[in-house]
Amino acid sequence: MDMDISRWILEFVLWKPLEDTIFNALIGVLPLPNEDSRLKKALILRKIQSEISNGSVSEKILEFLEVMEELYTQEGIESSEAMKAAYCAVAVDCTVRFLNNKSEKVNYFEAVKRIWKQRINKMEKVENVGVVSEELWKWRDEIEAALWEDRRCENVIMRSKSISAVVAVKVFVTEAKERIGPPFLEVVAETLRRDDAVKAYLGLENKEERGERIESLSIAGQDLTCSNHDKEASKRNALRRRKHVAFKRTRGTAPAGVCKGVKIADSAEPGVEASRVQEDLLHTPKIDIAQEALKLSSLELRAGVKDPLPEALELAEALMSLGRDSSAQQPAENENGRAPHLVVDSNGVVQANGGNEDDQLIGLQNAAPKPSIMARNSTAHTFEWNDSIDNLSEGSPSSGRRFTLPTPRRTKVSPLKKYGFKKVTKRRKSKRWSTIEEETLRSGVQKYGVGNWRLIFDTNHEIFEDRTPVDLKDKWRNLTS
DNA sequence: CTAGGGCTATCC
DNA sequence: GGATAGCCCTAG
Repeated sequence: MDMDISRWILEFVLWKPLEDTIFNALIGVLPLPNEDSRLKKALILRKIQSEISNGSVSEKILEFLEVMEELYTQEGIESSEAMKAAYCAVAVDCTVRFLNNKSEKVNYFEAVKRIWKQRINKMEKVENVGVVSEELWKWRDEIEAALWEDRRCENVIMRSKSISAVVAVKVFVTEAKERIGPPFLEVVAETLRRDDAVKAYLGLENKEERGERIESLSIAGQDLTCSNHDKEASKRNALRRRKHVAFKRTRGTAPAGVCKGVKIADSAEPGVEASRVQEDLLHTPKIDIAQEALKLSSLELRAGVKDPLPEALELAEALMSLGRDSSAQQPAENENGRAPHLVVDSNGVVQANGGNEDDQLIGLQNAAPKPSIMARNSTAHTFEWNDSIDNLSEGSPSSGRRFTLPTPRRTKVSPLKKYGFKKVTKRRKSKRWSTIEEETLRSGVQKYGVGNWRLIFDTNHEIFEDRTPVDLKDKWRNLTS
């Protein structure tokens, strides 16, 4: 299945009241893009929603919030107060719940260690972590103090009653969902609705057809019926889509339409046998139903989404014909007003192409069999471009509309003398070995033997501060020389 | 990751 | 300037 369609479907069903087991099965079988921050965020939010569905919060939410914060940071988005508040509230809730019962004091101790000492303290060393707040540090002090003083315990319990972790998380989820925006399929459906309204006003489309199309989209994933008309349309669109398959992302080297998971659409394509083997492994009634629904949703979507390519081609053609008329007046700019493409011709002359995609494509298609880039060119020499443009008269005469840039001069360089980048590593400041370090090294060698520098280093890393296992080896060489 | 050669800063 | 300690680089 096409990665984009898989992504759209997942994004669409994310917020549907689908059972987690079915949803997890979907995740398992659909090809997922490796880097899709939007989908990842939506997945995290769904996971968080699942976690709080029983009316309480869990420590897993802390992890989800941390991942969410990382995604925000990667995108340069600032974390919100709602996120900080949710993180703090969950951390407090997951700790203080053990204070209510005195017999659970051990569990409270463990929770403080796990959540506040390990998870939260490590964030103190990093600046601008989006889930931490002043409030969080205040709570940490209170919670740690409650470890030793009963009076502080009461205080912590009282204060924690004033906050509701579940509510805080819900507020965050709502806000985060708004940030992400509606699923792509819903946006498409809405756009189509609006488009149809305009067309209806202009009398460009008959009512019956419009009703059918809107219905087919609005029922995607719910209703399993599909008219013959839609099926035909879907086939046409599917064929058209394949024409510009180059714009689609694929995973690995699998042919189009084949994925590691279950193949859902386009069963006439190659690779069907391989996917069928896996399909057979995943036959449960629920998964079958979900697969069937997805198949139909996908087909209906293809039928409903208008392929922009024919219109774009028409527009391009119109622009090109206009451009041809006016090209005489604008020699340095191409028909579409875009900057000219720079191409290097067979003589090594850099030329500006008009940016005409057709010209380029024809050029490529008509070219003699393209040699492999790995094959050695017998006429090739080792040259480097000299960027200086001090000899402007050297440019070859313009031919037709082509705009010619001056020929770059070539300078012969020896292939043996490649320019190398010198590593700019700063040498560490020399630090004398202390007696304690030497003694630790000796005892380490005695215990683990010569050569196990990593092991010796790891078991005494607090003593060997600023050293490396190699330093230990060097020092031992020095001690024994 | 380790071993071993080589480089450099520091000490005398 | 030689000796040495500490550090770096790289092959295996």
